[in-house]
Parts: sequence; C-alpha cells; structure tokens
Amino acid sequence: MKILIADDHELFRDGLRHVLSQFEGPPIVIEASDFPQAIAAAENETDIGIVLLDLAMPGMSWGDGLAKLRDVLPSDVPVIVLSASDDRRHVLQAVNMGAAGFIPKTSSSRVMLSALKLVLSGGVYLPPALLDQGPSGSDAAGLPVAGESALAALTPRQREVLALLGQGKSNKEIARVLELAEGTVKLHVTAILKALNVNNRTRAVVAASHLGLNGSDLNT
DNA sequence: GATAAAAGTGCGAACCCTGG
DNA sequence: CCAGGGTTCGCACTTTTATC
Repeated sequence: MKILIADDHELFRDGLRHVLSQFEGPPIVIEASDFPQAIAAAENETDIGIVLLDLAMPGMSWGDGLAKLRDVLPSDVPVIVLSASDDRRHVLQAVNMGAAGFIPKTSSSRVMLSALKLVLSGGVYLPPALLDQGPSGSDAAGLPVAGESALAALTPRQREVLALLGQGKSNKEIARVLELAEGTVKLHVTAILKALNVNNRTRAVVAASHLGLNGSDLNT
C-alpha cells in the first residue's frame, strides 16, 4: 500500500515514516512538503491507499488544498488531517470537506497507528479530546451551524445515547450503561439519525461533535 | 382541581441488510 | 450462518401541558 505524507516539516515526515514502518507489511511512503507537491503526487501516483495531510503547509490555504486534493484523489482514498493545532472548528470543517479523520501531532505512535487502521477499515477517527470539548458557542468564525435546531430537538435521553455513540460504544454497550433494552437504544439511535439528517451513527457522531455535543452531556 | 391529550420513555417482536 | 445495525409496528406507563 502507498501512503502519501504531506507535511512541510521534514523531521515530522521522518518520524511519521518510522511510525508507519511498524505497520504490518510496511507501506510505500510518498512525501510532499507543500500543497502543490501533494496534489501533484496525488495526480501522478497510482494506488495511493491513504493520505496524511498537514493543514498548515505552504502553497495555498488548507481549505483550497484539501478541496483540490479531494478532487484529484479517488473517492475511496481517505485523507487524514494532521495538525499541531487542535482548533476543532478547522478540524470539523476538514471532516465536512471529506477528511476521514483528524490526528493531533501530539498523539502517540500507538494512537496514530490505531487511527490509521480505523480509517482504513472505513471509519472516521476523531480524538476523544476533541469530542470532549465544549460547545463552540458561536459561528462568528464561519463554522456552519446548520442543524443546531435539530440537536435542540433531541430529547434528553436521545442526547445521552448520542453522547455514548460519540464514545464509540455499540448499541449493546449503550444499553448496558443506560440500563435499557438494546431495542430501545436502537429506537433512540434511529430518532437521532432522523433528527440530525444523517444515515449512520458515524455521521451522527461527527454531526454532534460539530454542534458541540460531548460526553459530559451524560450528566445533564 | 379534574380530565384529556400529547410527549417522552420503554419493551418486544419481526424484518431486512451487511460484513465477518 | 451469525452478529450487529437499522427500521417499523404495537402496546403500556409516566409526566407534562392544555382545557374546562
């Protein structure tokens, strides 16, 4: 498998390459130090399996760069955003633009490998710390807020279920935590999906995170 | 205050789909 | 085949709200 690492810091690329070498069947690593190089690599290289993208790179704004990368990459190739900043607004915007996840550069190699495996298996990885942050409070910086009314429409029980979904728990685990039948949890999950206008639990978690819901809501 | 309606919550069951 | 996720239906109970 080929992995494209796009980061303007050579030292970080070296470290990342070392981490990736621990993968079963070490991948072929392609490197880019700015957005134009990353886009060119995405266009010219075949069989890229995953892209690790630093948001802060020269060449163009991260939004334009990510959009351009998504344009040239096949739709089934996931792009994981790497950043030293954990500005959740940027991260969630990136996810909305098609990123399959976000890995803080402060993460351990173990976390990074786990996140990569999750994304490669079709999931979306967001760090717990990001999900645990409180509401952004404002859309002044341009964060889309569509759907907040839908979130407000959720019942307290549904919010509890959504918070546990955000912790990656299965219906069974949620049922155990809330002392409900699994069928009841499914009922709540179905209602949540409808309310948030999404079609699966992963997107519901992303949407909830986007809207500022977090695990601490369990106590409300 | 009493009553009815609505909303929220909970359960069981059956069905379909998907992936391992 | 089986487990898990998602959907739908029916039913019951409690709480809240509106009406008289």
